[in-house]
This record gives sequence, C-alpha cells and structure tokens, in this order.
Amino acid sequence: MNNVSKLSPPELAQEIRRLIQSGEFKAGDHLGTVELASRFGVSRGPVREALRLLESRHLVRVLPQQGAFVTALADEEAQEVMEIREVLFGRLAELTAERADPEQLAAIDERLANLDRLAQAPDTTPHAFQKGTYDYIGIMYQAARSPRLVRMIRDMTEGLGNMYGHLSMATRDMRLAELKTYQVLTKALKDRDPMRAGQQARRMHSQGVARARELQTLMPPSGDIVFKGRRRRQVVT
Amino acid sequence: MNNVSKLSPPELAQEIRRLIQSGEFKAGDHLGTVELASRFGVSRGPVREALRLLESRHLVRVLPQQGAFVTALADEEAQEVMEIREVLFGRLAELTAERADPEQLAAIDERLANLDRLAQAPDTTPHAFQKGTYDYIGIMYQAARSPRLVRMIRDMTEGLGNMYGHLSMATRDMRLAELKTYQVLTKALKDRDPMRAGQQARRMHSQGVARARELQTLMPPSGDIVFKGRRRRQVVT
DNA sequence: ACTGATCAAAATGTCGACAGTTTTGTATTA
DNA sequence: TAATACAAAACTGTCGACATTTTGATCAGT
Repeated sequence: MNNVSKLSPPELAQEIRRLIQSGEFKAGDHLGTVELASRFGVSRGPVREALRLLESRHLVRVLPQQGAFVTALADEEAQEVMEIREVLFGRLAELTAERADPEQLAAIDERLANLDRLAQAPDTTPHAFQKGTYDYIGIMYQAARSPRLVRMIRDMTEGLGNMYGHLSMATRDMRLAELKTYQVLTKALKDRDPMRAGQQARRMHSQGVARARELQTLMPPSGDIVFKGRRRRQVVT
Repeated sequence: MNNVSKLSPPELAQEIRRLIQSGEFKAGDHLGTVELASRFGVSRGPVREALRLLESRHLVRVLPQQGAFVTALADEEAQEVMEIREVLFGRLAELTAERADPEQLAAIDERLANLDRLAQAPDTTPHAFQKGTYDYIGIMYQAARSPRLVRMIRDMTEGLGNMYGHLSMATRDMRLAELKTYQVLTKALKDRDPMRAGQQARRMHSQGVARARELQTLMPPSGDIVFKGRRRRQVVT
C-alpha cells in the first residue's frame, strides 16, 4: 500500500532499518513477519530474507521459533563498539594522510574553515555543527580510498542510532574544544604524518564519546528486560 | 540425505561457508539454490536465507535475477581487508595489555615458550607452528574481554580462506623471525604497555601479510572472469 | 487471591507451485 | 565457419498453504 513497485529483500532491509533508526521500533521490540509483510505489501518470504540481512549487521537478533527482535545494545556493549570504531577512525586518518591528493587536502582546509566559522558564531545549533563535522569527515571518506573501511565505520554507529554525535557538541565551549582537535588533525594531515593523524583521530573519537557518555548518564536509563507474555519473548542482550 | 535433523538457515550458512572454504566451491562459482537445496535436503527458502546471511559477510554476492556467486576477492580488496584487520589486531593487543590478569599473562608466557620450542625444532611443520600462534592469540582473545572485537577479527579473515596464515611461516627462518616478534609483543604485554603492544602487533600483522603476499606472487594467478555460458554469468569483482 | 493446567488464536518455519527472466542448446543464415 | 535467431530448459523471485510451536486468556483448584 506504499509503493507501486514491489520492494526487493535488500530494499526491505533498508526500510526496516529506517523504521528502527527513526524510533518507530524501539530496542527490544518484536518484529513480526506478518505485520512487516502486510505493511510493505509483500509476502513473508522476502521479509524473512531482509531480517536475515539485518541480523548479520546486528540490528536485529533472530531467535529460533520466536522471530526477530530489535537488538538492545547494552551499555557495556555500546562502549565496546565505540572502542572498535575508534581504531577504525584512526586508521581512516592514517590512510587520509597517506593518500589524500592536493585537491582533497584543500577541501579539508575549506571544511575546517567552515567549522571555524560555525564554532565562532553564537547562534550555531549543535546539529549544524555536527553537520559541519560530517562534511569534514566526508572528505576523509573519499580521500582514504578504502570503501570497505568507510562502510565498516558507518555500520558501527548504525546500531547506536547516532546518539553520540550531537550530544558531544551541546555547548559552545564543547564546539570550540572540538574545533581545536580538528585543527590539530588538519595539520597532521597536511604534514602527511599518518601516525600523528591517527593518534589525533583516536583521541578526538574517544574524547567525543567520553563527553557524550558523561551527558548521557544524566538521562534516565532505558529498560533492561521486557516480558511480553508469561513465558519467554524476553530480550537477551 | 546427510543429516537426520533438518538444518536451520544459520546452520545452512555454516555448511555452505565450509564448502567454500574447503575449496569445493571456488571463487566466482555460481551457487544455485536448487542444487544446494537438494544437497542439504531442504527447500529453497532456507537456502535463500542462508545466502543472505553469507552475503552480509561478503562471502557471496547476490545479483538480482542471477543468484549468488562466491565472491572473488580482488587482490586490491584483499589488501584492504588485511589493512583493516591490522588495526583491529593492534587494538586487540592494546586491550590485552590493559586487561589481562596475571594468570592470562602466565598463559601467554607458556604459549610463547611453546612457540620457542617449535621454532627451534628442525622438524616443525608450518601448520604446527601456525597452530602454536593460534594458541597464543587465543589467550589474547580471552584476555582482551571484547568478544565483538574478536568476532570481527575472525570475520575479516573468513573471506580470505586463511591463505595468508601458514604461507608466512613456510621456512624455518621465517618462523624464527616470527618468534622474535612474539617475544617483543610478550614483553610489551607483560610491561602492560598498550601503546607499544599495539604498535608491535600491527607491525607483526603487516609483516606477516607482506611475507605471504611475496610468496603468493610466485604462484599462478587465479582466473579473472569466468564465462559459464555464452553470455553473462561473469564474475563482478 | 494466587498458582497451575487447558485450549484456541496467532506466529514461525517450511514447503510446493507459479510467473518471469536468464541461460543453453539447436537451427538458421550469411 | 562464424555469427545470429529462436525455442526449450533451468533458474530466480514470490506467493499462498500447511505443520509445529508459541502465545495469551480462560478456567479450575488450593
């Protein structure tokens, strides 16, 4: 009842992922095949294949005879994921320092100038500043010439619903501090110093996560286990 | 015709993966759903789900209206994968240096002694030495306390069929050189120096890959494109 | 009121069948 | 002989249906 052309399993996976990330399906929710099938106007077969795709990406967990559940990343596990992402991000910076061509370095400079402008301005929103950082990192994604690495970095945040990003840029002071780290990184990149760039990138990443976690501890914790029936259908973290 | 109990899609994926890694299905081969279904005594539905699982792990590629093909990792892409694995392995060493308890450090020492013995012995096979290194790394897998990281490291080699491992330990000299790097790593771990351990681990990894690649260039190149019929069904890298 | 058994409704897992596309083998033509 | 055209065969993608398991409510007993 949505689109004219029927969705293929990969497209279905995309749509379901969008539903999860938009918050319509929360962590721990049960994803019934019949509901999804009727929602997208397809049979249950393609839905099952889509869920398998999402299972491999750790966005859902499929339990035998119980169906698919949106994975609830435990706090500890989220930290683990971000730690892994940290080294991947460091490698991204190393590769960028090694492989970026002059035009890309110029583009990075340009994005840094934009970040500077945003950080100085008094009415910059966290979201706007975050977008500025994405623009910067987007150049790194191109310059590193490692599509696989880029995809892995993206995949790692997928499961966390981008909770960390804008949280770490809530106040103007935070944005100014963040800007400073980008300046240091930019210098290392232009000096073509992979080691320094990698270390700085890792430092930025871990600082950002730490700031976000600090803020997040002020927020109410989410539920841990959900009993939907009398017996099972509980959420195994 | 194989087992008494019917295989679930994840088990099917395991079996198919085994067939790929055992060499029965070569890179570029077409994996027909009917053949697999009849081979495992199930319907085509579960087979499709299993192939979707393998698709997300990059072991097969599913092309619309053409089915699944065993992914032929291009040389360039293999290098990319090993580069990513390198930083993950480095992170594994960092975490091990940070988190290993005294018993695990003792176990590492023990495995190192075993490696020493194997490297000195004149009649050690490459495979035996490789197993010794696996034992060593197995302790790191436990000590790092990051199951996710461990699984990612394993997943990254999956697609390469472990071609690199034993190749880099073909001669006794290579094994002695490898032993030396393990000695350095062990010292860094026992000193609880994450940075040095991580750097050493990355050095070991890249050296091993480099040695393996060197040997591999002496071997005949595998086919690039396969025309099974008159028209398509070619391998898109 | 609380625990435990009972049973219909609903969901999962699997299968066979059908439509549409690709592949393949054969026949045709230059 | 080589290239093309064509039709049969095989395969993919999808659907609806059936068996098995789980679920959620009802009901009886302590």
